[in-house]
Amino acid sequence: MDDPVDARLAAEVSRDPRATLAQLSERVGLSASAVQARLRKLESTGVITGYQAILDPEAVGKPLAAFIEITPLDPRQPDDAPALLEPIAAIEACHSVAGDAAYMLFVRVGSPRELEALVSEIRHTASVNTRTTVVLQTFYEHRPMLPLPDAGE
Amino acid sequence: MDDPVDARLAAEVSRDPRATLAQLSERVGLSASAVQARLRKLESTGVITGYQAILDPEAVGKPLAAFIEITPLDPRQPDDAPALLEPIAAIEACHSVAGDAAYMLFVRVGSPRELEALVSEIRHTASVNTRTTVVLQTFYEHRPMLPLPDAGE
DNA sequence: ATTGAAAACGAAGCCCT
DNA sequence: AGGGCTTCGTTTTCAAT
Repeated sequence: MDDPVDARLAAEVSRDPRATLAQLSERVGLSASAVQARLRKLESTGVITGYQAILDPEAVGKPLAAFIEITPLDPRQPDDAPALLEPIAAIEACHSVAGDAAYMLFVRVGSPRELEALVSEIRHTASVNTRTTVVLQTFYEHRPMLPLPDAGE
Repeated sequence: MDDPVDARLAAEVSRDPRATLAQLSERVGLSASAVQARLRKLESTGVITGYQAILDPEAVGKPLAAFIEITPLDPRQPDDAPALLEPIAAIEACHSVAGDAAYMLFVRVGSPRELEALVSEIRHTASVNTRTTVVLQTFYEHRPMLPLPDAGE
């Protein structure tokens, strides 16, 4: 994905995935058909991997978020923590990281009580120690990955 | 948002925001118009805060992600780090957290060299110390906030 | 570009509370 | 009455020629 028009298109669609082809065609300066073809290509080549509606965590009953770093109890054991934890729906993201811990999770729950239960579940499901950092306030998240090529005109 | 149909609708649309009203109407068991009305309401009441296409970080030139914890150098200074850092596009999320650090950022860049520059920019823009945890591999992220009410019937 | 199909939108009427 | 659902007709958007 090096074409500047593709980059622009990806930036536009990542901000507003429900825009019509006509709207996108205005913004990138191509015909709707051309935009459509490029979009399909971006999807099929895996540049666009999916679409998502962003929900207000409080409104859907998940006001509490936290980062949980996890470290295997026994470094000798085979380590498939990500796979073991994958069924737990409260886990929104799972990365392996460089640093003190082996993995970093991002989780959302409804209450401190639920967080306690979740941490406990993670510990005994994956045989790990945990270090939890509670989110007090989210200033912003889900910001677009690509900058909009500055809007001249 | 306590209505079970709204919950179902929010779950469906968060997974597949480009579904048509007709498709959604099948899944929630209402007419397309009713679905449309409820969707508009979910949007206007702020339950649905936006839509996003998910891009492959590698494909768009941001293969390197990291968590950056930041701590103000001088606890006495007024602390508006989130506002100061907001213009930096590489920062995808900014949370205040309980724990050693004051804030947790999630960032994406193209290279270690860029990460170095970013950390430096963050430090001197917000007058903070930083602790960077590099992401080695992402197993999953962007997982839906709401479980799909199990498909009975 | 054009055209047929499909989706979205808005209006009017119905049912249930 | 009021709110929400359905159905229907119109307009806009989509997708393939």
